[in-house]
Amino acid sequence: MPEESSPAAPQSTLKPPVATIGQIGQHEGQSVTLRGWLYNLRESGKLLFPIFRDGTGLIQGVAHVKSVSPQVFESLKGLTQESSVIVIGKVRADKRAPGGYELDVEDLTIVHRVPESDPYPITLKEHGVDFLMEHRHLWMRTPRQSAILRVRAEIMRATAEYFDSNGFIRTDPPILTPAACEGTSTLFPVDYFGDPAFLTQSGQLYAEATALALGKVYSFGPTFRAEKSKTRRHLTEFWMVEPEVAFMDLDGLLELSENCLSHIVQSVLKNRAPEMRTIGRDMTRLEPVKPPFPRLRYDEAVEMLNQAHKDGQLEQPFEYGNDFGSPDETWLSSRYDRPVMVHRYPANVKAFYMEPDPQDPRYALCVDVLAPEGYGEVIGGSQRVSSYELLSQRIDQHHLPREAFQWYLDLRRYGSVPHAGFGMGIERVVSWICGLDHVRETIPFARTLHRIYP
RNA sequence: UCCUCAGUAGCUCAAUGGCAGAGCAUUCGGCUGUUAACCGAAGGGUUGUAGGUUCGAGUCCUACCUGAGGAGCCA
Repeated sequence: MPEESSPAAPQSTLKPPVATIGQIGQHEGQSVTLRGWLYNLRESGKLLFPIFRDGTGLIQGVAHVKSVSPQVFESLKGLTQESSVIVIGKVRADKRAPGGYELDVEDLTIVHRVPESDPYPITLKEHGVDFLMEHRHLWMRTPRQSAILRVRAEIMRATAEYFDSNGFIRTDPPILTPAACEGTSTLFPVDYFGDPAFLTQSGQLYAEATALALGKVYSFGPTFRAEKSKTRRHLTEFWMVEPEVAFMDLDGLLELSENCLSHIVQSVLKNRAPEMRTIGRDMTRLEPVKPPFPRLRYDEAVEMLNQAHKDGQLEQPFEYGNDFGSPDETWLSSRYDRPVMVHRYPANVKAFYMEPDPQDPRYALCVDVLAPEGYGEVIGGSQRVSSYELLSQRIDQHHLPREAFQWYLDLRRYGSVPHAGFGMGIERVVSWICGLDHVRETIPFARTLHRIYP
């Protein structure tokens, strides 16, 4: 909370200023008011060590039976975990404290006391995934989880900052859509006043429209995919940022990808280092994430994979013409200290809207950006088909409902230009930057296959 | 959708086909520097559900439910 400056004359009931634990060092030697919760309490006879949290950090308080009033000592003694409190105390630097400071408790007001009959379910000990996900609304109070959410917020902020400061206009697409981008099997259907509609699985087609109106645009919002995927990389509801730029080609898109990603990573390193330490992330693994990123043609990547298989580093041989499997992506990305950009996949394994390479139309002008350390694809993008005839033909080939794509074809009827864009999955970026082993921890309330509570 | 594994106290886990156990949490007591504090005591169980085998099932068999890990697909 920001400090409230009160120009009014001090009253007789002057309270110490409200401070946050994250900024507690600014108040060394002073008395402050902290508003938060009891994270833990250690008792040692006449000495109490309450640990307070306020969402910005943790600080250990010290209360001796002789240093506080009997009322304060008694109400603190035996106070239950996660009871909410307003505590007044003097900030003191202490080498023994993990955060560098301790709070000598002077006064305590209990806002809400958690009853012993129904104690806080999440202890400081180990818990299983199911239990934690079932209590996600409480789990996020733990230091690690709240640090991850802070890093997520920084990633989203830095993402928007990158585009906003580079001439992009934010144009968010609709979430309720009439038709599929790529088939309907992975869409969540909704009833739209008696007509079928779907939750969006990508705002790309709409971003193409706004790009041809405004030049450089991006969208940033939730997308939904009813894929029955049970992996550490999948959510059914996830956030995606999708820039789309008129007159941009694949080379421009590669540069956009590496600049955007490195801006995000460097912003986190600069602004959220304490949180990254709380999470336990090795930040030296992220420092090299600066342009240029290595570029690899699909064919070159396939050669590397085949060689790796020969050398016994990969179990499965790679079949040319396929998309990369998970182990393939992991192996490829582990070769580099920064994301690797694999471009020009065979056109027939890629989406209908991707522009063929004029050098060799068997390839698509597309790119997958694979994050290091086995985190896999974080960005997928392409130059889009700009010819009306080709797009029309592709829509028929893919058996897509023509009527639904009339407006999309209009973009090629009236002043069509080369254009390109990508989609970046925020949760995968958060997962990679934080070094997590599952995307379910990257979003406040994860939606996964069969889990929609809480 | 497929493959593998798991389900026992509020939580994390033990228990050769033979008395249902520990740590944490909770309650009570002790402790003036504790760092997931520690020490002592107490309460706490329809072993996921439904069948079956057996003198006897937490344990073996069948089906189902739930969850986890992986595959495919994707960001």
